[in-house]
Amino acid sequence: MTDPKDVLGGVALWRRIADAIRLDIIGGKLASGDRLPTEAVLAERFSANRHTVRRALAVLADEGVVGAEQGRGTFVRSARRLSYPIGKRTRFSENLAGQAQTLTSRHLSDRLENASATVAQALGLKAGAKVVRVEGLSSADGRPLSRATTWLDYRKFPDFAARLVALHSTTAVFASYGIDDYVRASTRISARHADAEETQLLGLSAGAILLVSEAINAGLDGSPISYALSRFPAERMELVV
Amino acid sequence: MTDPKDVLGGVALWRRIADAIRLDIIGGKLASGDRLPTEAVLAERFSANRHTVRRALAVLADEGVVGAEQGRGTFVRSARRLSYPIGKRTRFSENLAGQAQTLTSRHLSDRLENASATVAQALGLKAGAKVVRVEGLSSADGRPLSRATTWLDYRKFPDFAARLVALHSTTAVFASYGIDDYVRASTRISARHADAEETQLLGLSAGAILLVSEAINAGLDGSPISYALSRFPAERMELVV
DNA sequence: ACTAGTTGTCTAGTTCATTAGACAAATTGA
DNA sequence: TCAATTTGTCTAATGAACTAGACAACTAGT
Repeated sequence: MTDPKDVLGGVALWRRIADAIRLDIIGGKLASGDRLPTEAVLAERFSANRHTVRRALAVLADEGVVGAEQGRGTFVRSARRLSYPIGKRTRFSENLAGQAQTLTSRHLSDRLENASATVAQALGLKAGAKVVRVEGLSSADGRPLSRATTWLDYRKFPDFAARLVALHSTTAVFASYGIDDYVRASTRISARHADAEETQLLGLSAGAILLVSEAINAGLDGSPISYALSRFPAERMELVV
Repeated sequence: MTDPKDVLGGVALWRRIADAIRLDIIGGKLASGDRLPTEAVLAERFSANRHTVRRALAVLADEGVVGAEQGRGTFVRSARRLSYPIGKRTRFSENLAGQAQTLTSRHLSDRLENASATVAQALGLKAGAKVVRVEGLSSADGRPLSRATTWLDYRKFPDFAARLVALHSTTAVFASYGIDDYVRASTRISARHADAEETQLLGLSAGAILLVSEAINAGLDGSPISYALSRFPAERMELVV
């Protein structure tokens, strides 16, 4: 039938069930080590077939969130979503210190381009002005946590990318340009589904949800320094204001 | 086959295409009145069949975002996502003033309950303490924008719900308790898929994405006043810090 | 009037998602 | 050891999602 009016659906039931259970775990309703309700009970709760529930559980098991043990039940393995504080002074590594053992930032690529209207406005430039664009990927304990694209004014930071590769820290690179301090001027937050590239780089399942943050960092005088578009997997991160 | 390893998928292609196009429109890549690429071009861009693209466009047409005209093409009808500023002083109605013509808040229900661990911690109470729970729905220009659940200490605000029904404004109710000013103490932001009830109340299609904000309002002395869990449709709202 | 380009509709076939039922395999406690 | 409970595996059937191709209907420009 597939009516034009059938606007419902589009997200498979097994995925919605997996999302709901993951949410219960992350939200604290189920603690690490707890036994989940049996497959039969879950099937009834979600008005689904046991096989559909099993598929959802298989996905969660694959993510390491739960583990099934034949004859015993299915148990919560890990949990916890990392928190990323957003404030005046937002520094990736400092923010997550203490929440994870190892933090790594990988430089993916960089290039010169002409600023789009959006980028130009964010950086206070004219549309078409030369800007440096840097693509990066950050991980905690081996799990990708953020896919970020950063734009900077080429006139102010001509070799930003090269210095970033050498220094491995945004803060350090800014310091090398004589900028010892900077603040988060504005942050816009939205959410959407991940696209193919993001899915792959962040190691997500297709259809995963991303928190998208568009941030402008500015010097202490208020002049824009960088415009960053960061994408966080909603299942691993939350933003704290 | 449906391997256990096949963790991919779960979100229908037509929905991902619809989300992507909507994002282009909201993000400004396509302005109101612009003609979309032809169905054939879109099909190639998304590596999908033309029929699948047509289904995505049908959904967007149903939402009023685009409109197809036989022989001419498909055109952008409306656009724009509302911005919800999050700051020290966060007042729903003030924040959205100027972005919409009419703002309405609907009281859905209220009840007394014993605080869960989460709520108790947020409000600085002991788990199990009596709290007032209020369910509400806010709309702008007739479109639902936020589904909120608010918890308050019963000892401090025993008849909060009744006053809210009478006064129609959270700020006014707090004022009636002698609280003339309060600030946003913390906000945690995450994202997930909408559940059945949220889908229905917010007038969304199943599988839509919500921005979830958990906010604690506090008096000027820092003592918690209310704990609110608000859910915004990501396709209609963005949060600005 | 004609042509090229675009959306609208129809048929058909394949793969994925979901339901249904049955039984095996492992665990736990009586 | 036995019975109850739970997860693991298999087969089968139905409907939704997606692909494929063909052609009709409409628009705009020549």
